[in-house]
Amino acid sequence: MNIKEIARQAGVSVATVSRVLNHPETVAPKTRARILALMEQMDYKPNWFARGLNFNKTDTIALLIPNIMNPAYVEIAEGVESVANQKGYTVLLCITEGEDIKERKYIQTLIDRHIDGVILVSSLLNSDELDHLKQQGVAVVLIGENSSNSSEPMVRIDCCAAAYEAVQHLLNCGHKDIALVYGKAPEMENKRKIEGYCNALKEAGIPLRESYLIPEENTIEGGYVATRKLLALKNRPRAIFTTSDLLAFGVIDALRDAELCIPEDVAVMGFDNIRMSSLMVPKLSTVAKPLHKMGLSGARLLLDVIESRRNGDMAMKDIVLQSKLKIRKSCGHKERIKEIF
Amino acid sequence: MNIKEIARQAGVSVATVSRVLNHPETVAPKTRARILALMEQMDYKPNWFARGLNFNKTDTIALLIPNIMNPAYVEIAEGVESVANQKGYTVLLCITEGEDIKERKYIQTLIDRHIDGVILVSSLLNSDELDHLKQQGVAVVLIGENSSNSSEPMVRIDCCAAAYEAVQHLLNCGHKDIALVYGKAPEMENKRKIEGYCNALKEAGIPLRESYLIPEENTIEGGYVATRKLLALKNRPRAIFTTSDLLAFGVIDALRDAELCIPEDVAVMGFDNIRMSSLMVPKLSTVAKPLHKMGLSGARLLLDVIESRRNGDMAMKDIVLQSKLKIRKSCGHKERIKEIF
DNA sequence: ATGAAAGCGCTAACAG
DNA sequence: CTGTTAGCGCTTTCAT
Repeated sequence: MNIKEIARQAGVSVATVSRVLNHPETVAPKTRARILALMEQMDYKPNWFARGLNFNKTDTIALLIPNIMNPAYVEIAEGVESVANQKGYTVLLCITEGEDIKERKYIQTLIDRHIDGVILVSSLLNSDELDHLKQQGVAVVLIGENSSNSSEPMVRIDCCAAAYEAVQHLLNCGHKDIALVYGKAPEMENKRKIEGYCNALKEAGIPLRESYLIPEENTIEGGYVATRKLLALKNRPRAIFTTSDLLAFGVIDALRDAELCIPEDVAVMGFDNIRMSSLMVPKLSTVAKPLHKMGLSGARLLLDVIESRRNGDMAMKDIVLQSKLKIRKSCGHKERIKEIF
Repeated sequence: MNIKEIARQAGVSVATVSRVLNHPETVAPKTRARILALMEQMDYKPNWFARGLNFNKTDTIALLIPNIMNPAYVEIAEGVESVANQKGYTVLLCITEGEDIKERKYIQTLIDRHIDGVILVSSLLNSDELDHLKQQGVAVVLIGENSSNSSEPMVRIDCCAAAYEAVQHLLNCGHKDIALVYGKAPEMENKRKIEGYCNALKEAGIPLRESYLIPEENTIEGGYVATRKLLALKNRPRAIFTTSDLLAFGVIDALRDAELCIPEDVAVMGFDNIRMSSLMVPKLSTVAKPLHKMGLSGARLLLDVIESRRNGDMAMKDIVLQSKLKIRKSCGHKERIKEIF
């Protein structure tokens, strides 16, 4: 069923049919109604590819995230989905596995398909690649701190400051031997968190110990493995800060397997505040990242860019959302007052 | 950069350029090499829409899942992604929220875009709608038991038998007052699990109690709320079986909040065996569903169908995978021997 | 082995 | 208000 057939049956030209599709107001109400009815009846849908050939809009955006097994990314995705759907956009979810090769491959596919825009979470692309994307007519928004120093619209939190605050809390609890278990993927956010950790220690006059810095895969298993390494040390740490809740879960699991008490023997602090973190025993202290909100903002920002592109002007924004330290049981706090949850 | 431009620069006709793209063997090695080089150099990519207009293949499949916050679905998605990517297919991930309206809307979008095939997880579509899909040239595979009695290729487990076995284990542990907290979405799998629960009780000669059957949203929060209701009962249950681990997490949380011991006061049994279930305290007994494998099989099946379509013959398969009872701490077992984990 | 030309389904001048 | 027609970029007979 194509436009020609509709035109024939309606006794008009294809142009008229095309018009009721794209500029309904320019066609006589009577004919319009007739054609509309016919379309309905014939269950006619304009051919996607033919449209694409003429227009340059697909009403589709893509969301690239490193990993779908990490609820933190999924929460962002939820936010993006909800505003995109509401605005009539279809969203393509692409899993990069945190590999730049895969990310680039997806980008190419997306360019080929004339996607309207793309939201990159923890992207590994550099400024040149981002520019290339834009030159191809694809709007870009970054979520999470990015390695490129490009000036794309972006929504993020200050990971360095957040990590600093978290470690400082650990210090305030009286801990000195604080290890860091961090995601080994080359995401910028990891680096910023490490930075925050180092800053806090330095300020407290505590020397950095190489053996306390454990890079691992950003998974539960990674946290488990990292902890085994830490426990094998002569000077076991008395507190462990991780760059994600997932890692923290693994840490807790390993600690329990070693029959250590949390937080008495070892305190644990996570990062993200995913839903499960408050179901852990003990409840996990963590840095609350406004994940859902980051998704919402990112999507809105992207749609703004896509729109403004048409009007010729581009808005450049850098939205920095607030994180918040969530003090729960796992870190051994002195001031119970702070316990919100 | 289009085919015409390449043709011009190579000093050949567009037909020849098109040939090196689609039937390389039919063009002289020398010219072919020259054109190929030129394409490379010009970074030429054939226009997706123009191709789509001529071909009827997009090398794209879609995966429809109810919810992305439930790791059970995500694990399936991982399986699908891995085989699809490996075979050179792009996969569109669509979140239906367990709403038939959204599911239909996605289906329409997918048909419009001439997707090659679609994998439906816990679909709410009926046979007619599935037929419609196929008539539009979209291959279909179902994952999870489906409400339609259509004969689509399908991969699933026997939820009824699995639930039966789980409840029977609870009975064997000496429990009589066993409540059921189930997902209220109209998925067929939920119904089958309820069936299994009822069968087990009936066989044990235990009458069904209306008040022990709690439908709730399939989330942690749902499990929590359901448990509050159960605890408000005069005859509190001594065991709770849930249709998902997520629900079970909520149950456990509520039980702990009520300062009840698991499994001494109340035993808990989940369904799915998602990664987090073994991190709960106490570790969650559950029905291990081969989620990842279901994804793999589903994707392979779909690609088979897509291929065989071209050869004109269609293979119809119904793959039933094995589930396995995972006895851990939360259900209060007698025979510790069975504890695998 | 290669080219000319028709056509995929739709849109948008341009002309009435 | 509506019809005619020339593309959009690519594939594919049909010739040569």
